[in-house]
Amino acid sequence: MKLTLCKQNFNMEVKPKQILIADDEPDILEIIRYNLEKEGYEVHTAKDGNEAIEKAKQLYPDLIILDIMMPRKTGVEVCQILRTQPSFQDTLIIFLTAMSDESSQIKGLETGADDYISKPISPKVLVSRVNALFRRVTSKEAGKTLQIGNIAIDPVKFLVTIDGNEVILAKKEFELIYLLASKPGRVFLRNEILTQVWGNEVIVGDRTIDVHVRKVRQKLGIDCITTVKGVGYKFEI
Amino acid sequence: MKLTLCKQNFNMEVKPKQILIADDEPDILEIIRYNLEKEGYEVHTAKDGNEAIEKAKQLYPDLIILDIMMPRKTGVEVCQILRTQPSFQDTLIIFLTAMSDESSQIKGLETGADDYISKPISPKVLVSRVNALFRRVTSKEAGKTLQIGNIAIDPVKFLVTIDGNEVILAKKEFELIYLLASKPGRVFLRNEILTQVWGNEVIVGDRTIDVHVRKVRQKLGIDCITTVKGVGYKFEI
DNA sequence: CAGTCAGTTAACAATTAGATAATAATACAA
DNA sequence: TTGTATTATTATCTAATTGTTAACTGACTG
Repeated sequence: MKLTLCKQNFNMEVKPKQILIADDEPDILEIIRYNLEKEGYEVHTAKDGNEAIEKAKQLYPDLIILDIMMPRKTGVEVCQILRTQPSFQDTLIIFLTAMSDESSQIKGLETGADDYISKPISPKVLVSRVNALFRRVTSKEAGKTLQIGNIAIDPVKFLVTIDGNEVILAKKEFELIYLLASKPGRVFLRNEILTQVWGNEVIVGDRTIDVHVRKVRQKLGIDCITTVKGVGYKFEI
Repeated sequence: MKLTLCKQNFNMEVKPKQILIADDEPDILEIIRYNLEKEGYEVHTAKDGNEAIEKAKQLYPDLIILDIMMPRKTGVEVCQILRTQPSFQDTLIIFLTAMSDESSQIKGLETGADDYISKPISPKVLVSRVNALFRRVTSKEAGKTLQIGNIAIDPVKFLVTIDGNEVILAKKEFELIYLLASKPGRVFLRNEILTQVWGNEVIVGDRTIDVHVRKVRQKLGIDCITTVKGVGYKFEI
């Protein structure tokens, strides 16, 4: 019997969730990395606060795990700084606290963290918390058909429908419109679009985004992507 | 392939905090500089009181660290002088006191300093104090929508709304109105606007601000930017 | 009445995105 | 495997927008 490996190209490729971990202890970094990679996540690391900020801006990860006690900016500081930016308003953030130091936990949650985990870290707890967090968010957001006005964007069927008329987009085109439409009105920086749609290791030229935007506009026929010169693009009906 | 690095310097990108240090001892200056730069701050220095004032007006740093005992105006004097100006009302100021000279400390805090550090300086203490100070402030400032009267300024959507009517501004125009509106009523000196919107290394002509102000006024239709002759501009409804 | 300062306007320069075509990469079917 | 169709990327060129400067004007001040 011949088994054909079925790569579902038609369905949106399930990209592994990107996680950025920042901790100054290499051991902890490795434990976390090992356990999360085993779960299928893509893990990046930073060894202090500044590197965390830098890598966050570069990667736009789905989740950031921050140790509170870190050199060159504490986790709380990193969180605050990132949260001031629109691009990181919805990024998940988990704090690692040294002990069950309540005051840090409280401060952390006030600062805008989504969860905290206290050291010493139990891999089981870590993984289940991370999964839970993604489940909470993913269940709401991802895989769902976006419906904005008369436009429906269905990532399961990989189909955009306008007033019932189906429009077929190529993969990149679809991913692009799906990203923009996921937060209508919100401006996505070109950088952000690049890492979200193209991935953070891919380097493509300046005009690549434009061309794709153009194709989407052309295929959809209606003007739902607005250019914000010098900044980025946004979805608007 | 030509890759143009796209610099998007609205609040989308995290600008490093600017710190100005004033002390007459070059060694101390260098120790502090070294430690703060390691933390990711951008450091400028002055070697006496007058230079401190001069550079402060030039750079509008986020934090100023002043040695109390300095030639050509003590730290306390510098602080007092700066505090009289609206532009430095919200600037963080830390004093360096020679010994745990209580009277200086008290005088310092009375004068309007936000913290003081006693010499000899422990790099650890210094850094943590500086971080703590920023932590206190940063959390308040987040990149949120400003709502003043019937005007909403939304950096996420990159949009100004007046009574529900959307007004589209160019990048610089938006940055300008966002700065002014961030503290309604407060006068921003032309210099200050320049460093905040254009950055302190960029040099532009005298009329550049006027022209931008004019365009904003024109586009908004209402008169919400008031000129304070010989001083600067302020946002007022 | 000279001097300063901002408002206005138009011209220009620089930046940025749109359009198009050509090429490269990939998928898919025969 | 090969050929074909589709999709993705790049290279140019162009159009448009945005940013800056310069020159002139009027208002206000001492």
